[in-house]
Amino acid sequence: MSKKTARKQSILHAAIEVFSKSGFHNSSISEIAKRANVAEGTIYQYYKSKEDLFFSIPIQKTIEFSEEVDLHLQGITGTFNQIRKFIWYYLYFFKTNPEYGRILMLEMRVSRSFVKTKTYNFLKKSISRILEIIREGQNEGTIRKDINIFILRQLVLGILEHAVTRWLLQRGKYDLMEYYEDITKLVIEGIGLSGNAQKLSEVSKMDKG
Amino acid sequence: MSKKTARKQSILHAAIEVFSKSGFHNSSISEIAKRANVAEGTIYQYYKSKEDLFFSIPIQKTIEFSEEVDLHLQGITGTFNQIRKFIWYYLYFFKTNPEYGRILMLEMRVSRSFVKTKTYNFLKKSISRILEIIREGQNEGTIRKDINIFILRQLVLGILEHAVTRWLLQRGKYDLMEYYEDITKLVIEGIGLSGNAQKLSEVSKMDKG
Amino acid sequence: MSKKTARKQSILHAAIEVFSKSGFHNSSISEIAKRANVAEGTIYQYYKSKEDLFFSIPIQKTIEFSEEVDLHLQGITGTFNQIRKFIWYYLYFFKTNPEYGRILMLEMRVSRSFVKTKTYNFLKKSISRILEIIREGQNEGTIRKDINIFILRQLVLGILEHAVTRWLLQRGKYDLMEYYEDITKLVIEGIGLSGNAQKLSEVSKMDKG
Amino acid sequence: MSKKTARKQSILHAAIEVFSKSGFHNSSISEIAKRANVAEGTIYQYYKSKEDLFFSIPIQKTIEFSEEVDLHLQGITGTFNQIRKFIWYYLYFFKTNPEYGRILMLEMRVSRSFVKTKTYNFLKKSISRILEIIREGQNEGTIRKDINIFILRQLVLGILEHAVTRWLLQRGKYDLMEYYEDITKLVIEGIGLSGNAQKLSEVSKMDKG
DNA sequence: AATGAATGAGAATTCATTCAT
DNA sequence: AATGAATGAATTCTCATTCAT
Repeated sequence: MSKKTARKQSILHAAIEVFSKSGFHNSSISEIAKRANVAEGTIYQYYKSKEDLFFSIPIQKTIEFSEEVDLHLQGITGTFNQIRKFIWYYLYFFKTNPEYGRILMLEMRVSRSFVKTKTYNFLKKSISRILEIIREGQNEGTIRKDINIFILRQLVLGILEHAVTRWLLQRGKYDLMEYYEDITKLVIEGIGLSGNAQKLSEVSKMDKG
Repeated sequence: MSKKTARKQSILHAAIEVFSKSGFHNSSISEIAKRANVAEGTIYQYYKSKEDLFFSIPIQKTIEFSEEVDLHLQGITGTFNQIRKFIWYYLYFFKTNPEYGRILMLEMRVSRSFVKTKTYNFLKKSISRILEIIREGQNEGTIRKDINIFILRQLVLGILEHAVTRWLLQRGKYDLMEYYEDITKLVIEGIGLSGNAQKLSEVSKMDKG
Repeated sequence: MSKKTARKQSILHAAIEVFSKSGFHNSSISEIAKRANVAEGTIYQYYKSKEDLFFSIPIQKTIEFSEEVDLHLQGITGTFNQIRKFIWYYLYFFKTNPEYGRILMLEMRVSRSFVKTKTYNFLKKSISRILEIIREGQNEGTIRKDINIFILRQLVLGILEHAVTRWLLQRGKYDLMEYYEDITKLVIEGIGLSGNAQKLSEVSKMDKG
Repeated sequence: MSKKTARKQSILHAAIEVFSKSGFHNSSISEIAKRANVAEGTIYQYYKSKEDLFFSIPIQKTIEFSEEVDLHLQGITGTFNQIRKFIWYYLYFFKTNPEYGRILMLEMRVSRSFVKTKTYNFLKKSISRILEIIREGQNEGTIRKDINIFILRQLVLGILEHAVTRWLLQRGKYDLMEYYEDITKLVIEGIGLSGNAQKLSEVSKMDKG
C-alpha cells in the first residue's frame, strides 16, 4: 500500500517534470513512463487517461499551498499584514515550484476543459483565502468598500498571476521575489481605504504591533 | 496580387475561427482549408507550416490594435485621461475580437515557442504604449516615482489581462465592460502620485478639462 | 477439492455471463475475475488461457444437454415422437440457456479454432443423438431412405440452429417455442417416408399410442 | 475518379482476403494495407474505420448476388423450378465466393452490431427473393398454406446456410454442390402442397415444360 | 493456492506535410 | 498556382499473461 502510493507519487512527479517541460500536447505518456521508470501500461493502472494524470497534478499542490498559506498566516493580525504575507507566500510558492507553476499558469489556468473540472473549483476555493481577508478587512474598516470585492480580488490575483507568468516565460532570468516590495505596496494601496500616506503609516504601525 | 492577398486573408481568417474554437492542437489544417474554401495544399503555398500560420495571426491584429489605440488617444490630454482611454480601448478591443482574444490570451501569451518569435516582440512593443504614458506621467509629476515603472505596467496589464482572461473563460456570460469603471479607478489610484482623494479629484478635473 | 471445483465452477459461470454479453474479443479476463470474485491471476490456475477458458464452456453444457435429452427421450416410442421430443427439448434448452446459446451459436459454431478442438467433436457427437433416431427410423421403415442420412440431419439441425440463431439475434423479442409446431411438422414431413397426409396421420396415431 | 474507385476496390479486395483468413478481430489494418499496397493512412481516406470497412464488404456482393439471381431466374416458370434455380445459384455463389462466404456466414450473420446496420436490411431484402417465390407459389396453389410463410423461408434458408456454413468450416474438404439434389428435394417436398409423390411428379412435369 | 501489480506488445487512428498532376 | 490523394510517423490506450509475495 505504501509502495502503491510511492509508485503513484513517482508517476505524478515524472508527469510534472515532463508536462512542465513540453506542455500537455507535446508530452507523451511514453516519456513520462520512461522518466518514472515504469512501463507505459503501469501509468494506466493509476490514472484513467493522459488527461486524468494531467489534471491530477494540481490537487496535491493545491492542498500543499492551502495548508502552508494557513500556517504562515497564523498569528498574524491586521488585514494588511495578512495580505503582505499572502503575497509573499504566493510568490515564494511559485519560486520554489516553478515546474508546477508552468503547468498551472501556462496551461491549466487557460484550459477550457480544466475549468469544468472539480479540481478547478478546489483550486479556486484555495486561492480565495484572499477573499476572506479582504472581506474581514472591509468589516474592520481597513479595506475600501466602494469597489466590488471581486474586483479587489482581481486586482490582487491579476497582479500576482501576471508577475508569476512573466517570470516563468523568462525562464527565471531574474528573481521572482525581486519586486515583492513594490507589488505589495501597490496592492495594499490599491485596495486600502483611503489616501496612500495614511495607509502606509497604518501598515508600518501594524507591522510594529 | 490582390487576389493573392485576398486568399491569404481568407486563410488567416479561417484560421482565427478554427484555432479560437478548438485551440492550436485540436485544430486541423483540413478544417481550416475547408472553412477557407481552399485545398489543404494551398495553405502551404502561403504559410510554411501550421505553426507559422498560427503565429501569423497576431501580426495583423497587433497592427490594428496599435493604430486604433493611437487614434483613440489623439487629442486626449492628461495622463489619467489617457490611461482611462487606453483601458477602455483595451477592453473594447477584446470585447469585439473575442476569437482573437482566445487565441492570444489563452494560447499565445502562454506558449513557450511564441516567446521566441519576432511577433512576440512586436506585440510587446505595441502593448507597451502604456509604458510611454506612464513615463510621461512621471515626468509631468502625476505618476508616482517610488515604484519601478515596469511594476506599474505590470499592475495595468496584469489587471487587464486577468479581466479579459476570466471573461473569455466564462465564454461571455457577462459584459466585459461591466467593471470598466472599477478597474479604471483601481489602476489610476494604484499608479497615481499620492492619496486617493487627491487623485480622484484630479481625475475629475481632467475629465472636465 | 470440493472447494477447488466450486471455484472452477464459479469462474466458468462468470465466463459464460461475460462472454455471452460481449463476445470473446470484447470480454476481458479482468471482468470475468471481478464477476467471479477472484483475482485475475487465479483464473490462470484453473485455465491455461483465455481461449482455454472459452472453449471449456461447452463441455459441461454439452454433457447436460446430452443427459437431459436422453432422459426426456426415455420411454418414448416411435421415431416421429422421438423427433418431436428432440426438437422440443432442443428449443427448450436454448430458451432456458440463452447466454450459453449466444456463445455456442454466435461464436463457437462459427469459430475456425473451435473446429479443431476436442470439445467440438464432443459437441458434434452429443448433438447427433438425432442421427441415431433417423437411422432407427430408416430401419423401422418410417424414415425415407432415398436421401443421404447426413442431409436429413442437416435438415433438422439447419432449421433448428437457424431458428435459435434468429431468436438470439432478436434478443428474445418473441418466444422461441412459438413456432415449435410448424417446425416439427416441417421436419417430420421432410424426412418422413412418403406423402404428407400419411405421415401426419401416423404421427397422431403415435401421439395417442 | 476511376483511379479513386480502383483504389477503393483494391482495398476492399484486400480486406475480404484478410478478414476471411483471420476474422475481424484477428485482422489488422496494417495487414490489409500491406496487401492492398497502400499506406495505413490511405485506408482511412476511403473508410471511416475498421468496422466501416468490414461492413462495407457485403454491399457490393449483395448487389452482385441479387442481380445474378434475378438473371438466372428470368425465363423460368413454375414455383418449384424457380426454387431449384434459387438453391442452385445460392450454393454456386458461395462455392465461387468462399472468402466472402466466410465473412458473411461466420462473422456477419452472427454479429450483434451488423444487425443494426443498413447493410443488414439490404442483405435481408436481397435474400428474401425467396419469400416472393414462396408467396407466388401459395397464390398459384403449389405451395402449402397451412404453415407460416416465414417458417417456410426459415426452412429454405436454414438448410442452405447450414450447408454452406458446414462446408466453409471444413475448408472445402468436399464439393458444396455435392448434395444439391438432396437438398432441393427436401426443400421442395417440405414446402410443397401435399404428398411427396404428387409434388415430385409435378416438379418433373414443370421441368419438362 | 491466491493475489494483483507490472508488463509491453499490439492496434487503431490522426494529421501535418509532400508532390504528382 | 491550386489541388487533394497519399503518406507514415507518432501516440494513446488495452489487456492477456506473468511472477514475486
